[in-house]
Amino acid sequence: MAPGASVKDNHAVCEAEFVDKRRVGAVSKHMPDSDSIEALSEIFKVLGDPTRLRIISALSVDELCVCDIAHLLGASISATSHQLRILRHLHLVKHRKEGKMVYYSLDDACVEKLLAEGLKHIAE
Amino acid sequence: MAPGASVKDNHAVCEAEFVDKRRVGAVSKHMPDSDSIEALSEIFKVLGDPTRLRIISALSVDELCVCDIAHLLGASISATSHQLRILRHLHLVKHRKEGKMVYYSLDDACVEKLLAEGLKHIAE
DNA sequence: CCCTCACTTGAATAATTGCTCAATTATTCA
DNA sequence: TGAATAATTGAGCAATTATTCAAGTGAGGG
Repeated sequence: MAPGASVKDNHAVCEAEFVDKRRVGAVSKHMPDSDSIEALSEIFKVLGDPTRLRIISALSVDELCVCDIAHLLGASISATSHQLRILRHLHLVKHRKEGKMVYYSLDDACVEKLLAEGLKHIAE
Repeated sequence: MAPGASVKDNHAVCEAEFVDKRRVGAVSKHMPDSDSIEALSEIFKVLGDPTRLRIISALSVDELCVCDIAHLLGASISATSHQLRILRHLHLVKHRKEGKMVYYSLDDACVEKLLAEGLKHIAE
């Protein structure tokens, strides 16, 4: 067996050697660290659901109570609340209580930029 | 959704009336249409996976063969190829064949902007 | 020609996710 | 206080998804 290549892998993993070590090294240096990737993917994942995206784009216009959000989505109050909890947990939305009602609004201007950037992509 | 809001829901849906009709109407007008939301959420969903995000951020530095990408991720060739197919399908990456090897690169500059915008959000 | 290598693809599996339903909290009003 | 309303929460379920495994394709090399 090749000197550098242990390859005890059941699956051939491309001879266990980088095809272009220098290039891979350079790429590796320029990549965000693992934590950033993880955090970033979490945000994208949260935005990667039509229901949540609708909530975000609605709240980017004005604050709304849970009830109105649910109507706007055509979803149940419960489903809406569940999604709002997820958005709240990631600090994308904040809530304000007024009597029996809870008003939600965006907590982060960055999200609007992401939406705008994404819509530009769609427009192509 | 119908402006009249039929709401024959079994679950009490906030008295079947908008709490603030005028506000909801205004919000509704400013929201992207359903197709845009769907398309946009699909892009975010694809970016919402650490493996794919790593691939994208690697390819934003330089083109790479499947083998090197897999190494960079610490993933199997197969898993990598599967994810590349998804990215290819959404036209986020393109591929170029050279002998036995296949080189992948970004197909869409917009994605880099999305990544950059997202990283700004993380930085907070 | 056969064999190997780089990669693709399909099926199976385990984990995740978004929804509904039911119960619960919190607030208002009679 | 007790009934009603707005919203939250947890359990359970169906659908989706990321990975692995195994088989298959296609380009070179001996």
